[in-house]
Amino acid sequence: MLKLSRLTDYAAVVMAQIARHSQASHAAAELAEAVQLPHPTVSKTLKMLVRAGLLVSQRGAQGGYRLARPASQITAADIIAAIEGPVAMTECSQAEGDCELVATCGVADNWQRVSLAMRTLLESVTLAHLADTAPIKLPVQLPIQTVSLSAASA
Amino acid sequence: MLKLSRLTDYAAVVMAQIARHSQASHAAAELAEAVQLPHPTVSKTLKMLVRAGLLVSQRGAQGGYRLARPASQITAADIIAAIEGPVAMTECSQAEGDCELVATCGVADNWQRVSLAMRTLLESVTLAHLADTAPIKLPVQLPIQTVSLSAASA
DNA sequence: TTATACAGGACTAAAATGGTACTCAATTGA
DNA sequence: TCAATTGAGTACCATTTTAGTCCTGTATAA
Repeated sequence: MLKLSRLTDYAAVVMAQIARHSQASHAAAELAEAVQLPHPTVSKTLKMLVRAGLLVSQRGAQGGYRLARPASQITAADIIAAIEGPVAMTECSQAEGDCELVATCGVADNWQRVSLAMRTLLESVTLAHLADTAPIKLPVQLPIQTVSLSAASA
Repeated sequence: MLKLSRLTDYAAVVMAQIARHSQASHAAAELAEAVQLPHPTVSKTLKMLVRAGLLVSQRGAQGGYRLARPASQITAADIIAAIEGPVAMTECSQAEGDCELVATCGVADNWQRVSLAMRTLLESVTLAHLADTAPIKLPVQLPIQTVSLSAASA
């Protein structure tokens, strides 16, 4: 499925909610109510986002969470990385990847290129895009190029 | 992480191995040996690939597995779908997605567009690309566009 | 000083994943 | 027709990951 974890999904929704009212501080309880998700879970998600530097928190009465920087400077890749760790399709696409099968694998190089393209894609989508109701236009026709162009006709 | 499952990874490696010698039939044991993975697991993976129509199998002596169609007509998305099901980043990106939070979610539309772009990317990468040692060139600079450019300043 | 609200960690339940084993079915060829 | 080979199907178990909850501590504002 190549699916996001549910918590990552929550994180995106909550971040978007905050982004739409970025002036105010938002308490965890208020956000949980707004997005209709269990309070403790939202709270946990928020804490992870703070640790990743995407949100800043303020304790005490009238406290809550705010964006650490403008929504246009927070990317989908940031949000995913905050919850799941760095975006990487395979073990060997990671910085500290240690796949002992690289020798017999034979596909590592090109998988890593695909992985990089996915990461780039996710880095090009910002929280401002996600929070906006206006549809974003992503290139549906990606011009993939190979050294042997014959394969592209598939 | 947005990671592929280990079995999907195996599937790609095994498919590439077969693609490199697409004339012959390959027994499960032979493939397991070639890619240095446990036989039963490779066998399981192969069966999934047959069920998905990417491989054809031949029982009996001298039997084994062969590609169901040319490597240039099998995509990375096909392989992933064979093991993990259709590529979709979120619940609501699926055909039969039934997320009851769509109303309060607010990011569904644009997540789906991102999901589509990822799928398109994976559909543009073929097994021929993966099996080849020649590096594929994927667009690292994706021109993302929004309808309301003001959102970029948020 | 008190109510509010985040921080951190421990804990548990549930689900997905990965791996194994066993039995059945089909094909080949002696 | 029988035996060897090889895939098919299914059931099962162990491990890991994920999701969710709870509790205690700490900072802040009024």
